[in-house]
Amino acid sequence: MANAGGTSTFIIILTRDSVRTDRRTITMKQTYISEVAAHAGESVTIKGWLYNVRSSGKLMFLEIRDGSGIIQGILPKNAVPEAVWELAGTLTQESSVIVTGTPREHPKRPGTFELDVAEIELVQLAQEYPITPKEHGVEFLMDHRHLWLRSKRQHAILRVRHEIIRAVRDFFDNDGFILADTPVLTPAACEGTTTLFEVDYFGDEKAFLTQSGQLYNEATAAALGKTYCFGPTFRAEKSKTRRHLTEFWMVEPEVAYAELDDVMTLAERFLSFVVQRVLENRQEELKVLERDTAKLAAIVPPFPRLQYDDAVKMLQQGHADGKVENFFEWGGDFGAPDETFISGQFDKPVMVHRYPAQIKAFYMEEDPTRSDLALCVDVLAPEGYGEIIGGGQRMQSYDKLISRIAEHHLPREAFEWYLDLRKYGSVPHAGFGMGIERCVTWVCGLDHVRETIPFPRMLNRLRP
RNA sequence: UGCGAUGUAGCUCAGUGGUAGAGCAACCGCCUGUUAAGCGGAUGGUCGCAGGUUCGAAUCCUGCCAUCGCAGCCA
Repeated sequence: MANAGGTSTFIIILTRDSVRTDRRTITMKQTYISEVAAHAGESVTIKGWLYNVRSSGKLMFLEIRDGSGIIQGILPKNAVPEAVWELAGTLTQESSVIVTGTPREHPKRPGTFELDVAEIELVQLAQEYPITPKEHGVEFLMDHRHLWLRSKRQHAILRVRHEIIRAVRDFFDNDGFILADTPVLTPAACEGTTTLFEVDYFGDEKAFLTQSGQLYNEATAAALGKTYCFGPTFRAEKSKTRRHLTEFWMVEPEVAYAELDDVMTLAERFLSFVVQRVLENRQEELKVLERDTAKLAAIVPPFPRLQYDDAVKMLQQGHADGKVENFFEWGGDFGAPDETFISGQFDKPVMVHRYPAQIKAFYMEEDPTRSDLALCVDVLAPEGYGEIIGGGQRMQSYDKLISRIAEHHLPREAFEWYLDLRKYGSVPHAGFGMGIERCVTWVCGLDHVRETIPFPRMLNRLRP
Protein backbone atom coordinates (compact mmCIF):
# COMPACT_ATOMS: atom_id res chain seq x y z
CA MET A 1 0.00 0.00 0.00
CA ALA A 2 1.48 3.29 -1.07
CA ASN A 3 0.15 6.78 -0.85
CA ALA A 4 1.71 9.22 -3.27
CA GLY A 5 0.35 12.05 -1.14
CA GLY A 6 -2.08 14.86 -1.70
CA THR A 7 -4.85 14.20 -4.14
CA SER A 8 -2.69 12.28 -6.57
CA THR A 9 -3.21 8.62 -7.34
CA PHE A 10 -3.76 6.36 -4.36
CA ILE A 11 -2.80 2.84 -5.23
CA ILE A 12 -3.66 -0.26 -3.28
CA ILE A 13 -1.92 -3.44 -4.31
CA LEU A 14 -3.06 -6.63 -2.70
CA THR A 15 -0.23 -9.06 -3.13
CA ARG A 16 -2.17 -12.09 -1.97
CA ASP A 17 -4.35 -11.97 -5.05
CA SER A 18 -2.64 -9.28 -7.11
CA VAL A 19 -5.71 -7.09 -7.23
CA ARG A 20 -5.14 -3.44 -7.95
CA THR A 21 -7.56 -0.66 -7.28
CA ASP A 22 -7.23 3.06 -7.63
CA ARG A 23 -8.54 6.00 -5.68
CA ARG A 24 -11.53 6.37 -7.97
CA THR A 25 -13.29 3.30 -6.70
CA ILE A 26 -12.15 3.37 -3.08
CA THR A 27 -13.49 6.89 -2.62
CA MET A 28 -16.73 6.22 -4.44
CA LYS A 29 -19.72 7.38 -2.42
CA GLN A 30 -20.83 4.65 -0.06
CA THR A 31 -24.44 3.65 0.38
CA TYR A 32 -25.34 1.67 3.48
CA ILE A 33 -27.42 -1.43 3.02
CA SER A 34 -30.00 -0.04 5.43
CA GLU A 35 -30.60 2.78 2.94
CA VAL A 36 -30.81 0.90 -0.38
CA ALA A 37 -34.62 0.95 -0.51
CA ALA A 38 -34.41 4.69 -1.14
CA HIS A 39 -32.09 4.09 -4.09
CA ALA A 40 -33.99 1.44 -6.04
CA GLY A 41 -33.05 1.56 -9.69
CA GLU A 42 -29.98 3.74 -9.11
CA SER A 43 -26.37 2.62 -9.16
CA VAL A 44 -25.03 2.36 -5.60
CA THR A 45 -21.76 1.28 -4.04
CA ILE A 46 -21.74 -0.93 -0.97
CA LYS A 47 -18.61 -1.37 1.10
CA GLY A 48 -18.65 -4.44 3.23
CA TRP A 49 -17.83 -8.08 3.68
CA LEU A 50 -18.99 -11.25 2.01
CA TYR A 51 -21.31 -13.00 4.47
CA ASN A 52 -22.08 -16.08 2.42
CA VAL A 53 -22.05 -17.29 -1.19
CA ARG A 54 -24.41 -19.60 -2.98
CA SER A 55 -23.79 -20.55 -6.55
CA SER A 56 -26.09 -22.14 -9.05
CA GLY A 57 -24.00 -22.77 -12.10
CA LYS A 58 -24.04 -19.55 -14.05
CA LEU A 59 -25.91 -17.61 -11.39
CA MET A 60 -24.25 -16.55 -8.17
CA PHE A 61 -25.82 -15.22 -4.96
CA LEU A 62 -23.50 -13.09 -2.87
CA GLU A 63 -24.70 -12.15 0.60
CA ILE A 64 -22.99 -8.90 1.54
CA ARG A 65 -23.05 -7.29 4.98
CA ASP A 66 -21.82 -3.83 5.89
CA GLY A 67 -22.81 -3.51 9.54
CA SER A 68 -26.06 -1.75 8.72
CA GLY A 69 -27.60 -4.86 7.25
CA ILE A 70 -27.27 -7.74 4.83
CA ILE A 71 -28.21 -7.67 1.16
CA GLN A 72 -28.21 -10.45 -1.42
CA GLY A 73 -26.24 -9.62 -4.53
CA ILE A 74 -27.38 -11.28 -7.77
CA LEU A 75 -24.70 -12.08 -10.29
CA PRO A 76 -25.71 -13.78 -13.57
CA LYS A 77 -22.68 -14.85 -15.60
CA ASN A 78 -23.94 -13.44 -18.88
CA ALA A 79 -24.73 -10.00 -17.40
CA VAL A 80 -21.25 -9.00 -16.25
CA PRO A 81 -17.74 -8.87 -17.72
CA GLU A 82 -15.79 -12.13 -17.56
CA ALA A 83 -13.35 -10.61 -15.04
CA VAL A 84 -16.13 -9.79 -12.54
CA TRP A 85 -17.53 -13.31 -12.83
CA GLU A 86 -14.13 -14.89 -12.30
CA LEU A 87 -13.30 -12.67 -9.34
CA ALA A 88 -16.64 -13.54 -7.72
CA GLY A 89 -15.79 -17.22 -8.05
CA THR A 90 -12.64 -16.80 -5.96
CA LEU A 91 -14.25 -14.85 -3.12
CA THR A 92 -14.20 -16.46 0.29
CA GLN A 93 -16.45 -15.97 3.30
CA GLU A 94 -15.74 -12.62 5.05
CA SER A 95 -13.56 -11.26 2.24
CA SER A 96 -13.85 -7.48 2.24
CA VAL A 97 -15.44 -6.22 -0.97
CA ILE A 98 -16.73 -3.06 -2.54
CA VAL A 99 -19.70 -3.89 -4.71
CA THR A 100 -21.45 -1.61 -7.16
CA GLY A 101 -24.89 -2.49 -8.44
CA THR A 102 -28.54 -1.59 -8.64
CA PRO A 103 -31.00 -2.28 -5.81
CA ARG A 104 -34.20 -3.98 -6.87
CA GLU A 105 -37.08 -5.47 -4.94
CA HIS A 106 -36.93 -9.24 -4.42
CA PRO A 107 -39.18 -10.99 -6.97
CA LYS A 108 -40.79 -13.17 -4.28
CA ARG A 109 -40.35 -11.05 -1.17
CA PRO A 110 -41.88 -7.60 -1.41
CA GLY A 111 -40.16 -5.15 0.89
CA THR A 112 -36.74 -6.81 0.79
CA PHE A 113 -34.16 -5.57 -1.66
CA GLU A 114 -31.51 -7.34 -3.69
CA LEU A 115 -28.60 -5.91 -5.59
CA ASP A 116 -28.03 -6.55 -9.29
CA VAL A 117 -24.24 -6.64 -9.17
CA ALA A 118 -22.32 -4.78 -11.87
CA GLU A 119 -18.84 -4.52 -10.41
CA ILE A 120 -16.87 -6.09 -7.57
CA GLU A 121 -13.68 -4.79 -6.08
CA LEU A 122 -11.76 -7.07 -3.75
CA VAL A 123 -10.19 -5.27 -0.80
CA GLN A 124 -8.82 -8.35 0.92
CA LEU A 125 -9.31 -12.03 0.24
CA ALA A 126 -10.16 -13.58 3.60
CA GLN A 127 -8.35 -16.71 4.71
CA GLU A 128 -10.39 -19.74 5.68
CA TYR A 129 -13.00 -18.34 8.06
CA PRO A 130 -13.44 -20.38 11.23
CA ILE A 131 -17.14 -19.64 11.75
CA THR A 132 -19.08 -21.42 9.03
CA PRO A 133 -22.82 -20.97 8.40
CA LYS A 134 -23.32 -24.27 10.23
CA GLU A 135 -23.79 -24.93 13.91
CA HIS A 136 -21.09 -24.29 16.48
CA GLY A 137 -20.78 -24.75 20.21
CA VAL A 138 -20.82 -21.76 22.54
CA GLU A 139 -17.26 -22.34 23.72
CA PHE A 140 -15.89 -22.32 20.18
CA LEU A 141 -17.88 -19.20 19.36
CA MET A 142 -16.74 -17.46 22.54
CA ASP A 143 -13.11 -18.24 21.69
CA HIS A 144 -13.80 -16.48 18.38
CA ARG A 145 -15.92 -13.74 19.92
CA HIS A 146 -14.10 -11.07 17.88
CA LEU A 147 -15.45 -12.77 14.74
CA TRP A 148 -18.72 -14.08 16.16
CA LEU A 149 -19.82 -10.46 16.53
CA ARG A 150 -20.22 -10.40 12.75
CA SER A 151 -23.19 -12.77 12.77
CA LYS A 152 -26.84 -11.80 12.47
CA ARG A 153 -27.91 -12.84 15.91
CA GLN A 154 -25.09 -10.93 17.59
CA HIS A 155 -25.90 -7.88 15.49
CA ALA A 156 -29.47 -8.04 16.78
CA ILE A 157 -28.46 -8.42 20.43
CA LEU A 158 -25.93 -5.60 20.32
CA ARG A 159 -28.40 -3.31 18.62
CA VAL A 160 -30.96 -4.00 21.34
CA ARG A 161 -28.24 -3.35 23.93
CA HIS A 162 -27.49 -0.05 22.23
CA GLU A 163 -31.18 0.86 22.20
CA ILE A 164 -31.52 0.03 25.88
CA ILE A 165 -28.50 2.14 26.83
CA ARG A 166 -29.80 5.02 24.73
CA ALA A 167 -33.22 4.73 26.37
CA VAL A 168 -31.64 4.64 29.83
CA ARG A 169 -29.77 7.86 29.15
CA ASP A 170 -32.78 9.54 27.54
CA PHE A 171 -35.02 8.60 30.44
CA PHE A 172 -32.81 10.13 33.09
CA ASP A 173 -31.68 13.08 30.99
CA ASN A 174 -35.30 13.99 30.26
CA ASP A 175 -36.32 13.53 33.87
CA GLY A 176 -34.00 16.14 35.37
CA PHE A 177 -31.16 13.81 36.34
CA ILE A 178 -27.53 14.89 36.04
CA LEU A 179 -24.99 12.33 34.87
CA ALA A 180 -22.26 12.35 37.53
CA ASP A 181 -20.01 9.37 37.05
CA THR A 182 -18.33 7.73 39.99
CA PRO A 183 -14.78 6.39 40.20
CA VAL A 184 -13.80 2.96 38.92
CA LEU A 185 -10.77 2.84 41.23
CA THR A 186 -11.83 2.90 44.86
CA PRO A 187 -9.90 2.65 48.11
CA ALA A 188 -12.14 0.12 49.86
CA ALA A 189 -15.13 -2.15 49.56
CA CYS A 190 -18.42 -0.33 49.26
CA GLU A 191 -20.30 -3.03 51.07
CA GLY A 192 -17.58 -5.26 52.39
CA THR A 193 -19.47 -8.39 51.48
CA THR A 194 -18.34 -9.33 48.04
CA THR A 195 -14.94 -10.01 46.63
CA LEU A 196 -13.22 -7.22 44.77
CA PHE A 197 -10.56 -7.10 42.11
CA GLU A 198 -7.40 -5.71 43.65
CA VAL A 199 -5.11 -3.29 41.85
CA ASP A 200 -1.67 -2.12 42.89
CA TYR A 201 -1.80 1.64 43.34
CA PHE A 202 1.76 2.94 42.91
CA GLY A 203 3.21 0.36 45.22
CA ASP A 204 2.22 1.84 48.54
CA GLU A 205 -1.53 1.37 48.49
CA LYS A 206 -4.09 -1.09 47.27
CA ALA A 207 -6.98 0.02 45.16
CA PHE A 208 -10.04 -1.94 44.12
CA LEU A 209 -12.22 -1.91 41.03
CA THR A 210 -15.63 -0.57 41.93
CA GLN A 211 -18.49 -2.90 42.63
CA SER A 212 -21.02 -0.04 42.85
CA GLY A 213 -21.05 3.72 42.47
CA GLN A 214 -23.78 4.06 45.03
CA LEU A 215 -21.93 5.60 47.97
CA TYR A 216 -20.50 8.26 45.69
CA ASN A 217 -23.92 8.74 44.12
CA GLU A 218 -25.24 9.75 47.53
CA ALA A 219 -22.69 12.55 47.57
CA THR A 220 -23.54 13.73 44.05
CA ALA A 221 -27.28 13.57 44.79
CA ALA A 222 -26.75 15.74 47.86
CA ALA A 223 -24.96 18.18 45.57
CA LEU A 224 -27.14 18.06 42.46
CA GLY A 225 -30.48 16.66 43.62
CA LYS A 226 -31.09 13.91 41.09
CA THR A 227 -28.06 12.15 39.66
CA TYR A 228 -27.08 8.93 37.97
CA CYS A 229 -23.88 7.16 37.12
CA PHE A 230 -23.41 4.67 34.35
CA GLY A 231 -20.28 2.65 33.97
CA PRO A 232 -18.51 -0.67 34.29
CA THR A 233 -18.77 -2.56 37.55
CA PHE A 234 -16.59 -5.40 38.76
CA ARG A 235 -17.33 -8.41 40.93
CA ALA A 236 -14.62 -10.92 41.69
CA GLU A 237 -17.01 -13.58 42.94
CA LYS A 238 -16.41 -16.98 41.44
CA SER A 239 -19.91 -17.22 40.08
CA LYS A 240 -20.44 -19.66 37.26
CA THR A 241 -24.02 -19.13 36.25
CA ARG A 242 -25.95 -17.81 33.28
CA ARG A 243 -26.64 -14.58 35.17
CA HIS A 244 -23.10 -13.51 36.11
CA LEU A 245 -20.30 -11.55 34.54
CA THR A 246 -17.22 -10.35 36.41
CA GLU A 247 -17.34 -7.08 34.49
CA PHE A 248 -20.72 -5.59 33.68
CA TRP A 249 -22.37 -2.23 33.14
CA MET A 250 -24.65 -0.76 35.73
CA VAL A 251 -26.77 2.37 35.76
CA GLU A 252 -27.48 3.81 39.19
CA PRO A 253 -29.84 6.73 39.83
CA GLU A 254 -29.93 8.44 43.21
CA VAL A 255 -32.51 10.99 44.36
CA ALA A 256 -32.32 13.39 47.30
CA TYR A 257 -35.52 13.88 49.29
CA ALA A 258 -36.86 10.58 47.98
CA GLU A 259 -38.20 7.62 49.92
CA LEU A 260 -38.67 3.96 49.11
CA ASP A 261 -42.04 4.43 47.41
CA ASP A 262 -40.59 7.19 45.24
CA VAL A 263 -37.84 4.99 43.85
CA MET A 264 -40.23 2.11 43.32
CA THR A 265 -42.35 4.42 41.19
CA LEU A 266 -39.21 5.65 39.46
CA ALA A 267 -38.11 2.07 38.77
CA GLU A 268 -41.40 1.05 37.18
CA ARG A 269 -41.57 4.17 35.03
CA PHE A 270 -37.94 3.69 34.04
CA LEU A 271 -38.16 -0.01 33.14
CA SER A 272 -41.40 0.50 31.21
CA PHE A 273 -39.87 3.34 29.24
CA VAL A 274 -36.83 1.28 28.32
CA VAL A 275 -38.85 -1.77 27.23
CA GLN A 276 -41.36 0.27 25.23
CA ARG A 277 -38.54 2.10 23.47
CA VAL A 278 -37.01 -1.19 22.36
CA LEU A 279 -40.41 -2.31 21.08
CA GLU A 280 -40.75 0.92 19.11
CA ASN A 281 -37.33 0.90 17.48
CA ARG A 282 -36.05 -2.67 17.38
CA GLN A 283 -38.83 -4.87 16.00
CA GLU A 284 -36.53 -6.33 13.34
CA GLU A 285 -33.93 -7.33 15.90
CA LEU A 286 -36.52 -8.88 18.23
CA LYS A 287 -37.80 -10.88 15.27
CA VAL A 288 -34.31 -12.23 14.53
CA LEU A 289 -34.11 -13.25 18.19
CA GLU A 290 -37.59 -14.82 17.99
CA ARG A 291 -38.66 -12.83 21.03
CA ASP A 292 -42.31 -13.02 22.09
CA THR A 293 -43.01 -9.28 21.96
CA ALA A 294 -46.50 -9.62 23.46
CA LYS A 295 -44.81 -10.31 26.78
CA LEU A 296 -42.78 -7.11 26.46
CA ALA A 297 -45.80 -5.06 25.44
CA ALA A 298 -47.32 -5.85 28.84
CA ILE A 299 -44.50 -4.03 30.64
CA VAL A 300 -46.28 -0.82 31.66
CA PRO A 301 -46.88 0.76 35.09
CA PRO A 302 -47.97 -0.11 37.65
CA PHE A 303 -45.87 -3.14 38.63
CA PRO A 304 -47.01 -5.45 41.40
CA ARG A 305 -45.47 -4.60 44.78
CA LEU A 306 -44.94 -7.47 47.13
CA GLN A 307 -43.65 -7.17 50.66
CA TYR A 308 -40.93 -9.69 51.58
CA ASP A 309 -43.25 -11.20 54.22
CA ASP A 310 -45.87 -11.91 51.55
CA ALA A 311 -43.27 -13.27 49.14
CA VAL A 312 -42.22 -15.70 51.87
CA LYS A 313 -45.85 -16.77 52.36
CA MET A 314 -46.12 -17.24 48.60
CA LEU A 315 -43.06 -19.50 48.62
CA GLN A 316 -44.36 -21.48 51.59
CA GLN A 317 -47.70 -21.98 49.88
CA GLY A 318 -45.84 -23.01 46.74
CA HIS A 319 -43.96 -25.57 48.82
CA ALA A 320 -47.22 -26.89 50.28
CA ASP A 321 -48.59 -27.22 46.74
CA GLY A 322 -45.47 -29.10 45.66
CA LYS A 323 -44.37 -26.34 43.28
CA VAL A 324 -41.35 -25.23 45.31
CA GLU A 325 -38.84 -27.87 46.27
CA ASN A 326 -37.45 -26.50 49.53
CA PHE A 327 -39.36 -24.98 52.43
CA PHE A 328 -38.43 -21.30 52.65
CA GLU A 329 -37.93 -19.91 56.12
CA TRP A 330 -38.46 -16.23 56.93
CA GLY A 331 -35.20 -14.37 57.29
CA GLY A 332 -33.22 -15.81 54.41
CA ASP A 333 -32.44 -14.33 51.03
CA PHE A 334 -34.16 -15.76 47.98
CA GLY A 335 -32.22 -18.20 45.86
CA ALA A 336 -32.50 -18.33 42.09
CA PRO A 337 -35.30 -20.96 42.11
CA ASP A 338 -37.23 -18.86 44.67
CA GLU A 339 -36.97 -15.75 42.50
CA THR A 340 -38.11 -17.74 39.48
CA PHE A 341 -41.17 -18.99 41.35
CA ILE A 342 -42.11 -15.55 42.69
CA SER A 343 -41.70 -13.78 39.36
CA GLY A 344 -43.58 -16.62 37.68
CA GLN A 345 -46.73 -15.51 39.52
CA PHE A 346 -46.81 -12.23 37.56
CA ASP A 347 -46.61 -11.12 33.95
CA LYS A 348 -44.84 -7.88 34.85
CA PRO A 349 -41.69 -7.25 36.84
CA VAL A 350 -42.48 -7.66 40.53
CA MET A 351 -41.06 -5.30 43.14
CA VAL A 352 -40.25 -7.17 46.33
CA HIS A 353 -39.66 -4.74 49.18
CA ARG A 354 -38.81 -4.62 52.89
CA TYR A 355 -36.39 -7.54 53.25
CA PRO A 356 -35.01 -8.39 56.69
CA ALA A 357 -32.35 -5.79 57.49
CA GLN A 358 -29.96 -8.54 58.53
CA ILE A 359 -29.45 -9.86 55.01
CA LYS A 360 -29.07 -6.44 53.41
CA ALA A 361 -26.23 -3.94 53.12
CA PHE A 362 -25.28 -1.72 56.04
CA TYR A 363 -26.49 1.54 54.46
CA MET A 364 -30.14 0.49 54.08
CA GLU A 365 -32.66 2.63 55.96
CA GLU A 366 -34.80 0.73 58.44
CA ASP A 367 -38.57 0.58 58.28
CA PRO A 368 -39.87 3.01 60.96
CA THR A 369 -42.69 0.61 61.83
CA ARG A 370 -40.57 -2.55 61.82
CA SER A 371 -36.94 -1.93 62.72
CA ASP A 372 -36.01 -5.49 61.62
CA LEU A 373 -36.91 -4.63 58.02
CA ALA A 374 -34.92 -2.61 55.52
CA LEU A 375 -36.53 -0.07 53.19
CA CYS A 376 -35.18 -1.78 50.12
CA VAL A 377 -36.54 -3.20 46.89
CA ASP A 378 -35.50 -5.84 44.40
CA VAL A 379 -37.15 -5.85 41.00
CA LEU A 380 -37.50 -9.35 39.62
CA ALA A 381 -37.96 -9.58 35.87
CA PRO A 382 -40.71 -11.84 34.51
CA GLU A 383 -40.20 -15.21 32.77
CA GLY A 384 -37.67 -16.34 35.37
CA TYR A 385 -35.03 -13.76 34.55
CA GLY A 386 -34.52 -12.90 38.20
CA GLU A 387 -33.22 -9.77 39.83
CA ILE A 388 -32.40 -6.92 37.45
CA ILE A 389 -32.73 -4.00 39.86
CA GLY A 390 -31.73 -3.65 43.49
CA GLY A 391 -32.05 -0.51 45.55
CA GLY A 392 -33.76 1.30 48.37
CA GLN A 393 -33.76 4.15 50.80
CA ARG A 394 -30.43 5.00 52.45
CA MET A 395 -29.74 5.36 56.14
CA GLN A 396 -30.30 9.00 57.08
CA SER A 397 -29.22 9.13 60.71
CA TYR A 398 -25.55 9.70 61.53
CA ASP A 399 -25.72 7.72 64.77
CA LYS A 400 -27.54 4.74 63.30
CA LEU A 401 -25.14 4.61 60.38
CA ILE A 402 -22.19 4.51 62.78
CA SER A 403 -23.73 1.58 64.61
CA ARG A 404 -24.38 -0.25 61.34
CA ILE A 405 -20.79 0.20 60.24
CA ALA A 406 -19.67 -1.25 63.57
CA GLU A 407 -22.15 -4.14 63.36
CA HIS A 408 -20.87 -5.04 59.91
CA HIS A 409 -17.26 -4.90 61.15
CA LEU A 410 -16.35 -2.26 58.59
CA PRO A 411 -13.43 0.12 59.14
CA ARG A 412 -15.02 3.42 60.13
CA GLU A 413 -12.14 5.55 58.88
CA ALA A 414 -12.85 4.45 55.31
CA PHE A 415 -16.36 5.84 55.61
CA GLU A 416 -15.65 9.23 57.22
CA TRP A 417 -16.46 11.08 54.00
CA TYR A 418 -19.66 9.05 53.64
CA LEU A 419 -20.62 9.88 57.23
CA ASP A 420 -20.08 13.57 56.41
CA LEU A 421 -23.15 13.36 54.18
CA ARG A 422 -25.15 12.74 57.38
CA LYS A 423 -23.42 15.56 59.27
CA TYR A 424 -24.02 18.30 56.75
CA GLY A 425 -27.65 18.47 55.77
CA SER A 426 -28.76 14.85 55.88
CA VAL A 427 -32.00 14.19 54.00
CA PRO A 428 -34.04 11.13 53.14
CA HIS A 429 -32.69 9.81 49.86
CA ALA A 430 -32.98 6.69 47.77
CA GLY A 431 -31.84 5.09 44.57
CA PHE A 432 -31.25 1.83 42.75
CA GLY A 433 -28.93 0.05 40.36
CA MET A 434 -29.80 -1.85 37.21
CA GLY A 435 -27.50 -4.33 35.51
CA ILE A 436 -27.57 -3.54 31.81
CA GLU A 437 -26.66 -7.03 30.68
CA ARG A 438 -29.37 -8.69 32.77
CA CYS A 439 -31.85 -6.24 31.33
CA VAL A 440 -30.69 -6.99 27.78
CA THR A 441 -30.85 -10.74 28.48
CA TRP A 442 -34.47 -10.41 29.56
CA VAL A 443 -35.58 -8.05 26.78
CA CYS A 444 -33.93 -10.24 24.13
CA GLY A 445 -35.22 -13.43 25.74
CA LEU A 446 -31.76 -15.04 25.94
CA ASP A 447 -30.76 -17.85 28.24
CA HIS A 448 -27.35 -16.41 29.17
CA VAL A 449 -25.88 -12.94 29.84
CA ARG A 450 -22.66 -13.69 27.99
CA GLU A 451 -24.00 -12.68 24.57
CA THR A 452 -25.23 -9.28 25.74
CA ILE A 453 -21.82 -7.61 25.98
CA PRO A 454 -19.31 -7.48 23.10
CA PHE A 455 -16.49 -9.09 25.08
CA PRO A 456 -17.74 -10.86 28.19
CA ARG A 457 -15.53 -11.26 31.23
CA MET A 458 -16.39 -14.29 33.30
CA LEU A 459 -14.76 -16.82 35.54
CA ASN A 460 -12.60 -18.74 33.01
CA ARG A 461 -13.09 -16.13 30.29
CA LEU A 462 -10.68 -13.22 30.00
CA ARG A 463 -10.05 -13.59 26.26
CA PRO A 464 -10.41 -12.42 23.57
C1' U B 1 -15.96 -24.16 46.69
C1' G B 2 -19.84 -28.31 46.38
C1' C B 3 -23.06 -31.54 43.01
C1' G B 4 -23.79 -33.27 37.95
C1' A B 5 -22.08 -33.78 32.98
C1' U B 6 -18.69 -33.58 28.89
C1' G B 7 -13.73 -34.19 26.31
C1' U B 8 -13.30 -38.59 19.16
C1' A B 9 -11.45 -34.85 12.08
C1' G B 10 -11.19 -27.43 11.39
C1' C B 11 -16.71 -27.42 13.34
C1' U B 12 -21.21 -30.30 15.21
C1' C B 13 -21.58 -35.16 16.76
C1' A B 14 -22.23 -40.93 16.47
C1' G B 15 -19.41 -45.03 17.98
C1' U B 16 -19.91 -49.55 25.42
C1' G B 17 -14.03 -54.74 24.32
C1' G B 18 -12.35 -56.93 17.92
C1' U B 19 -9.61 -52.71 11.10
C1' A B 20 -11.65 -44.92 13.37
C1' G B 21 -17.32 -43.13 11.44
C1' A B 22 -21.22 -39.34 9.54
C1' G B 23 -22.77 -34.37 8.25
C1' C B 24 -20.78 -29.62 7.36
C1' A B 25 -16.32 -26.50 6.19
C1' A B 26 -11.78 -26.26 3.15
C1' C B 27 -10.16 -28.62 -2.11
C1' C B 28 -11.85 -30.50 -7.43
C1' G B 29 -16.25 -30.81 -10.56
C1' C B 30 -21.93 -30.13 -11.98
C1' C B 31 -26.27 -26.94 -11.68
C1' U B 32 -29.71 -19.58 -14.02
C1' G B 33 -33.72 -18.01 -8.16
C1' U B 34 -30.56 -19.98 -4.16
C1' U B 35 -31.82 -18.59 1.47
C1' A B 36 -27.57 -23.12 6.98
C1' A B 37 -28.98 -24.08 -1.29
C1' G B 38 -28.38 -28.93 -3.67
C1' C B 39 -25.60 -33.12 -6.19
C1' G B 40 -20.87 -36.00 -7.25
C1' G B 41 -15.57 -36.80 -6.06
C1' A B 42 -11.12 -36.77 -3.41
C1' U B 43 -8.94 -35.24 1.39
C1' G B 44 -8.86 -35.03 6.57
C1' G B 45 -7.45 -38.69 13.35
C1' U B 46 -1.60 -38.83 19.15
C1' C B 47 -10.08 -40.81 20.35
C1' G B 48 -7.94 -34.63 26.69
C1' C B 49 -3.19 -36.51 29.48
C1' A B 50 -0.76 -40.41 32.44
C1' G B 51 -0.96 -45.18 34.40
C1' G B 52 -3.54 -49.97 34.89
C1' U B 53 -6.75 -54.52 33.45
C1' U B 54 -6.92 -57.54 28.80
C1' C B 55 -4.59 -61.67 23.47
C1' G B 56 -6.82 -56.91 22.13
C1' A B 57 -9.09 -50.42 25.00
C1' A B 58 -12.14 -44.52 21.98
C1' U B 59 -14.93 -48.24 24.92
C1' C B 60 -13.50 -51.11 31.52
C1' C B 61 -10.61 -49.21 36.21
C1' U B 62 -7.52 -45.28 38.88
C1' G B 63 -5.45 -40.48 38.98
C1' C B 64 -4.84 -35.77 36.77
C1' C B 65 -6.16 -31.66 33.43
C1' A B 66 -9.72 -28.72 30.84
C1' U B 67 -14.58 -27.05 29.86
C1' C B 68 -19.87 -26.67 30.54
C1' G B 69 -24.39 -26.72 33.61
C1' C B 70 -26.66 -26.09 38.46
C1' A B 71 -26.04 -24.13 43.46
C1' G B 72 -23.93 -20.32 46.75
C1' C B 73 -22.82 -14.88 46.14
C1' C B 74 -25.06 -10.83 43.45
C1' A B 75 -27.04 -6.74 39.11
